[in-house]
Amino acid sequence: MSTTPPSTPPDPSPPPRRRATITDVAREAGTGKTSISRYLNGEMSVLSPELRARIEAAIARLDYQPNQMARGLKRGRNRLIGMLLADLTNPYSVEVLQGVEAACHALGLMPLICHAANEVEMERRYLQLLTTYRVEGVIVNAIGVREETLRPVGGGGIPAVLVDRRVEGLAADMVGLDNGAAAELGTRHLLEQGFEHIWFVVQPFEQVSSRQLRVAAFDRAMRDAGRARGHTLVLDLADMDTLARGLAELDRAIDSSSGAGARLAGAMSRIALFAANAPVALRLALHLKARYGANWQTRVALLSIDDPDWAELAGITTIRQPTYDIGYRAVEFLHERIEGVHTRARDCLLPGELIVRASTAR
Amino acid sequence: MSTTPPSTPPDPSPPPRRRATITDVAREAGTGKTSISRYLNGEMSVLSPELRARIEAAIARLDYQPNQMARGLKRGRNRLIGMLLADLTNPYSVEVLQGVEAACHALGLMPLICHAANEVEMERRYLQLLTTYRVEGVIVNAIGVREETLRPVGGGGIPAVLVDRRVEGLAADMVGLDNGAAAELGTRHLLEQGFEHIWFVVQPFEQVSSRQLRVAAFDRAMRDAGRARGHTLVLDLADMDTLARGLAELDRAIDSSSGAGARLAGAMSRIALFAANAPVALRLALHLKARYGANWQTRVALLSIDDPDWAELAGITTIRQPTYDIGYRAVEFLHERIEGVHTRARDCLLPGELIVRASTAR
DNA sequence: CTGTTAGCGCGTTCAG
DNA sequence: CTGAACGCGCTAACAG
Repeated sequence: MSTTPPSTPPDPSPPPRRRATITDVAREAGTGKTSISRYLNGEMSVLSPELRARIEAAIARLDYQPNQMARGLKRGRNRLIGMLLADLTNPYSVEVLQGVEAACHALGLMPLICHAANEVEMERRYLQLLTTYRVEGVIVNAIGVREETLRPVGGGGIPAVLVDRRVEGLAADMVGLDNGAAAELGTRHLLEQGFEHIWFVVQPFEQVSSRQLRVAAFDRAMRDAGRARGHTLVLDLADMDTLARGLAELDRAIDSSSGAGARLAGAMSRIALFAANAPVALRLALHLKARYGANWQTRVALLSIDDPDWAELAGITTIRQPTYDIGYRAVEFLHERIEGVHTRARDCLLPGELIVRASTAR
Repeated sequence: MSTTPPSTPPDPSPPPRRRATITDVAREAGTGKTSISRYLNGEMSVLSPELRARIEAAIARLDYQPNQMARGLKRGRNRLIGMLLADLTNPYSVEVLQGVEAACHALGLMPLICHAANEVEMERRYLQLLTTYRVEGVIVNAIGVREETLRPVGGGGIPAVLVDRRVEGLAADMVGLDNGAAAELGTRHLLEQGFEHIWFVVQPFEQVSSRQLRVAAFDRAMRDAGRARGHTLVLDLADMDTLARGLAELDRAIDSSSGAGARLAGAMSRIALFAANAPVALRLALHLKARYGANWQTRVALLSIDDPDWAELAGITTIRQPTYDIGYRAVEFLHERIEGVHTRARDCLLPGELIVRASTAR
């Protein structure tokens, strides 16, 4: 690192005068604070054109900008909502976020984005922080929060909307992918393509409702197709040891179904991996590439829920989630709650879209 | 979409009592607000153990949480800083963000993350919004803001530190990659690997200082190596028309250097593409794959500044930016400014790291 | 050690 | 149409 002084003068910052307040503007315009406040709140009809002009001028001259904090304090609402994300590293989150932002924009809300980076402790802290800042509502893409943690929030406290995952015991609105339909769609596709061996690969799913649903739907679809049941492999991406063990198990399966032995026996058949989400798919792809080389796809087919940008490049089949809509819808739900809608908790399940690529095409 | 009512009772939300205030706590503890305030601010030594215990109990009973807005209003500082990101879709941004979050965490700051989604208008609005919320400082990864827009911010107003890109005419701290060294590093590597034809591919760079520096360093390195000068291709990823034209130009170059003609003439040589950042690299890779098939890398080598997660999978060589450190450092700079440090604007240039992969190895 | 008092910047009655 | 006065939740002197 190098710290170079640029060629600018020693900071010609004008007298760091404090920001103008509503009182300053009133004085400058030769009127009272009330009129300024009215102007700010668009109650134009109650102001003489002449006064209005003076106010406008004063505001411009002083470069006045109302203090949202003070306004919030006074009115009891600050137009702030919390957006708690489990993992921004996952493209899913970023895409959902875009929907959230668009909706906030349209509804005059300001999202406070909190990134828990997959740490439960972080999540808890952020939730508390948001409460502390008196956000009017929260959108939660939970990691490990339990009902108690969210109680002051979803319960009698501030409204909450869940994204992608449900929190046990908490009756809150939730919006996400129709996991059952999506997993079934993927499984059906693989079966139709004639794959004999299908492995569903997923992160530990005890705590995450969406993962549970995907696993269950996969199993059901396999059974419905007459297969005993699909293989399910649990991969904990955060734990190198168990991760390595899981991948080793997978390797054995691949070797025995497409390895030299199987080939000689005429039982050669490409194995298919169904990744429960993009992070899993990436991990699998990286591993397979490292083990079987650049042509790993000739031995293994890969299908994933989520459609990260590298999927097209790698040519893997995916089920794209309606991420933008999920985010947008979540904000709409939340907004309704904030505005006082008091029906019981609702669910909004959106369908995924199958995008077939070379990986699973015949 | 289906909206199913879950099987929970019609919302057993307890009387939505309003949150307890400091006054409530004082009453509950049978004391004055001041003592509560002192307790909250950790001035324990000034409180009798007995009173302290009563306060603790009252707080717990009421589930009291101090209102940050009110605190901020009173003290004149709210521990909020703005983080304005040009494009969260770019992994670079997310990684920088992680450093920012860690630093904020350590310094007791709360980042308000704003995502401009590559739109100048959004950027302007967010900047204004942040001002309005009286953030104590801003970290800006600018798109198109000009000095005037940032004036109320970097100028006499709230402190600002720039990330990755400089804003013309604004004397503010800035932290980012040492673009000159990075581009030179990449170019040198390609030359050492014996590539004859090297194209530097970059988005429109007139407005973005980091891109300018990369282009310039590339040219310089090529000249120093005795080549006349490198080819530079400008690709506007947002404009499909010019994008198509640019890619077509590239295709011609590739065909003539590695196509049938060149092969017959014995002049066969693999062309190398040097992408100025990950979004460009992805676009190139997608195009090349579409045009030349899965084995496109046998015809073209690709090197990119930025090291997105798919780089390993695709096997392309990269120059990894110290993104986490960039974010962390930016917050540290900003924190110093907030605390009143008043030296002239500083620069912090961090080095990139070359990661050689199959794409450019011989 | 502890309580009282006065605002922070703004919105909102309520009389002019 | 306009301004004075009060209070949102909290902190900071200033007394006790």
